[in-house]
Amino acid sequence: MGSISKHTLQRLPTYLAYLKSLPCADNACISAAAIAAALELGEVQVRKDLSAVGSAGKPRIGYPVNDLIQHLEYFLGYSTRNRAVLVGVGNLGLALLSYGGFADYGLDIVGAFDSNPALIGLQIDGRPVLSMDELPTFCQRENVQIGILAVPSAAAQPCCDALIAGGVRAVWNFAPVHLKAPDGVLIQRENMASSLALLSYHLKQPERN
Amino acid sequence: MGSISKHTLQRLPTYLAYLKSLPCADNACISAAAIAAALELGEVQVRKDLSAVGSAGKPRIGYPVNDLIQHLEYFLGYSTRNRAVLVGVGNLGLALLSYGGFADYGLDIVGAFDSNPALIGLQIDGRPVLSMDELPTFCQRENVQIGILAVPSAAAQPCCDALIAGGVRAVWNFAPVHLKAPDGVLIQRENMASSLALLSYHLKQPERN
DNA sequence: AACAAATAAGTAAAATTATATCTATAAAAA
DNA sequence: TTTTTATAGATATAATTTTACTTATTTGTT
Repeated sequence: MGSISKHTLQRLPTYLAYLKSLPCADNACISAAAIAAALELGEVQVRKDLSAVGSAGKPRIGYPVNDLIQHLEYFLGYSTRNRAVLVGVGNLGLALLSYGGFADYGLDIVGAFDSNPALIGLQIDGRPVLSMDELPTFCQRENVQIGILAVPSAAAQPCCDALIAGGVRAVWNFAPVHLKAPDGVLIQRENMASSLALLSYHLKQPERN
Repeated sequence: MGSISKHTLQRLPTYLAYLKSLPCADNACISAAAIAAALELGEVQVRKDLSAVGSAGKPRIGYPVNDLIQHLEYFLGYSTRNRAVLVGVGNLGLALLSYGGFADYGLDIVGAFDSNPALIGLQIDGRPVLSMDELPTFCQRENVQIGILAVPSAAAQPCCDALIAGGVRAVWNFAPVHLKAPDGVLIQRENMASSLALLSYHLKQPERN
């Protein structure tokens, strides 16, 4: 097993969300075929993905829904808490701070940073907005593992460096730029521009899916 | 040529953003190797991607930066305007509405919709917030092609249906659910949960990239 | 109790995508 | 003008991912 495919990993949250949306009768079971139909995926792919997380279904029965949810949540690390800081309290940054849903995924935003003096000292939903100078120290002291970058493109790389200096091991980057980081630090880009490109390209096609 | 790889399509905006970040001396040229080094990609991959959009470089010279930018912008449809509506004026929806950067990508948000009566009638940066009832009519009248979904999971499918009823041909879905749509309608999911899964999984690994 | 039907799991094949190698071309230098 | 050198473009190889197929298991039915 060891290494799991990246695409599989990206599908797992979709399975989890679907399973959670089901009316939860205890001891209910669901077949791989049913999941596949609901999510418009291949039946075999679903089985393969689920077997990768260590779940096993029973023939003629399927997978016990509650077990599967627990398996997935454990595997995805939603049960273990990850501490994060947000850098860049602009439109997007504020929205990410205010959105409470990340807690369901094990993500706790414990602080925010901005270069704008007008924002520093504020509290947003209980999280302090601090000066950029304090970033590395704060991250080390608070044992922060994840940095969320919601700053303009030009500021992204320096902010990323500051996060890494603070010991952050994973960066979630909302800026449309490529960031360089040492090995062992994961840069995950939330690429809205790429999404838009796909939309825009689709609209230019006469008739396609 | 005909069909272009999805992964290629997703990389194109990255190239474009990088090229635009360059200090623009007129008639400046850049080699595929230089782009590859800056974005930490394979040199051959860059050439292959760029040739897919119809750009040709010259040996020992590379690609003319300005031409390349224009090519990419045209190919990605950033020069042709796409009219969009936003559904769901919550934290995220507001941030998307307030963020002005989408205009650079050819996306014009011309209206917003919400089920909350307290919001209806407001103007946000010049865009009206309307009732859900008016959605299909508005989309048809205003010739809207793109719908942006920033609603809770449970509301996503009905809202998506309403958008499609209004003639929308592409949906940008921020809700963590799979949406069903007829052929010819593109559903593009902005999958934050998947991104978080990758981050969380990485942090669980002892030492990996 | 035996059989049939349905399903999961494991294995193999196909398609897609990325990487490497090679060739030809064009500009710079001698 | 000739030679050298770096680069684009094309071709081929490799790796990854998806799909198809086969096998074995388990439950429900006769």
